Amino acid sequence: MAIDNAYFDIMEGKIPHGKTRTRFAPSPTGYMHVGNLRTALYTYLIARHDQGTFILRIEDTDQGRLVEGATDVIYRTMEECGLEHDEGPDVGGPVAPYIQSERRDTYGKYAELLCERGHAYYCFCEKTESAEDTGEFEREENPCRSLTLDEAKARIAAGEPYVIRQRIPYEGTTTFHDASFGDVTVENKTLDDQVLLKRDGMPTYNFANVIDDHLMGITHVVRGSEYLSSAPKYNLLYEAFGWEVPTYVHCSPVMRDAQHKMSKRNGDPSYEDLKAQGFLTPAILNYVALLGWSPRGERAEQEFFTTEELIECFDLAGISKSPAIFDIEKLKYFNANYIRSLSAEDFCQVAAPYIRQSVKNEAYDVAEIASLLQARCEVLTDIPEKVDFFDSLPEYDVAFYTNKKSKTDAAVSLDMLQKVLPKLEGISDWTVDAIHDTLVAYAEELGVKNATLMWPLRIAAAGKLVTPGGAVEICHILGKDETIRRVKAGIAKLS
RNA sequence: GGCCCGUUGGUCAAGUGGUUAAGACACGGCCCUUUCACGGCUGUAACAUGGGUUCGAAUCCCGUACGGGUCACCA
Repeated sequence: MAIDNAYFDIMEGKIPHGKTRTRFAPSPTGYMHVGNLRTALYTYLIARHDQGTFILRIEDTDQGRLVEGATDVIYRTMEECGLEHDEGPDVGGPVAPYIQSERRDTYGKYAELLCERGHAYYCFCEKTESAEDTGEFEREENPCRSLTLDEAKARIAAGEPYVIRQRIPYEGTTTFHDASFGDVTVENKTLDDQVLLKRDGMPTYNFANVIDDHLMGITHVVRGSEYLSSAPKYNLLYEAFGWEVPTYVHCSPVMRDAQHKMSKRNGDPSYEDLKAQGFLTPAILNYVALLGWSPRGERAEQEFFTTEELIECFDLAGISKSPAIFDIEKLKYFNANYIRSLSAEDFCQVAAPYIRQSVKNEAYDVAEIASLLQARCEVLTDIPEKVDFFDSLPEYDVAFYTNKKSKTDAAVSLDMLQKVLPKLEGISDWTVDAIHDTLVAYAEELGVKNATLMWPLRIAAAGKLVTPGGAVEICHILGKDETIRRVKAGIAKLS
């Protein structure tokens, strides 16, 4: 059976030449962790920066690890983040299919071609289960390595199960180039004859990647640095096929602390978890972009980026080689900024559900409450706890009335509340301005600091030491009747 | 353990042979102020380590330490 290389180059003519094509190739584990999201972002940015093509490919060659509905998490996350792919399982494309399990027939042919050419061999050895039990036999000792093609084919014909292994040279060194790590050279003798095609006919990750990346015309391979050590074997594979090696971009991991990667197992947040914790998508994206990449030149000072700006200035040179620790505090800073930069209407829209979690009373204006909150929350989930006093006045300590800076204590507060009550009752037009002007004028009339009057009133109205907004704003939202009721309650409490 | 990679303040980081070693987060102080925020100003704090090379090293070379990755029919 003569195998013609041209026969395999089926992608010829299907995709444009010389155009950047990148791919995000997750395994469907049902969980999009922060590192994954960052890889997806960088991959997307590289493609868009070059007006290239961004592809989504699902790597599900491990049949034992399939997770139901896992791809949905990927689609949903990518869509919410605006990382729109041009080709993929759901939208199709010129080099479909984009799910590896649907391409299984393709890989075998290429593995066989390699066997024909002597760069791989059929192996009938027993499976070595795990890293613990490495089997520890050296490549030289693997008897299958010296089998002739005919001998091997005879055994296959006899129904023996087999895998196909890459035949790595004993001698020499292999060098590969990475866009951020530079040239890395290893001695071939330190490489092992890795399995290309598994017993079940599925390719291993390492093999499927090379085949698919070539067939799909991928120009930039962005992935985690855990693949750095297997990269030399890729070069050998590309060489064996006579294919052009793509640009590798290995990214160091996003860490939870100095020694642990972020992981689901440790309970570290995924993209969806962060959303649930009240973080905004653009803030997450902005922060994640800067975790392991930083802009050069004039933009070196810039820290807030829209996706469009990232597309414009993202470059491989800015990618960091060392791992970065995920700092939730800094994410909060970004989030707080994004929250503040929202229009009042937009903020109200995202905040409303959180406000209504504790403010059930429809009489209280959500938009007005939202306006107080916008500069005061870092994450949306801060909200319910901040506005819980509107629906019902909490039990509070009289000691709240004592404050040094505003020169108040229980006695002063009682006096202030008693005096201000009729003034409040006298306000016919219950607007923020009217309340404000009345109170400020009254403080002046009494010859006290604004704070001396405002502090007790705010405590009486809210029953909390810390509130979003001052006495005026809170009284306005509560309405005249409720304000007066609460002031009276305060007087009673202090008497 | 072998091989590969990394190491600038607590954190993210700029820096590519000559800088008072940026900037941001966090933290402290001050101002503003009707609490808390917001905003403004300001302060503490770093080149892992030892040798070279050089007139001069955070930057180049070698060693050491520490950390990570990998050595699966997982990705």
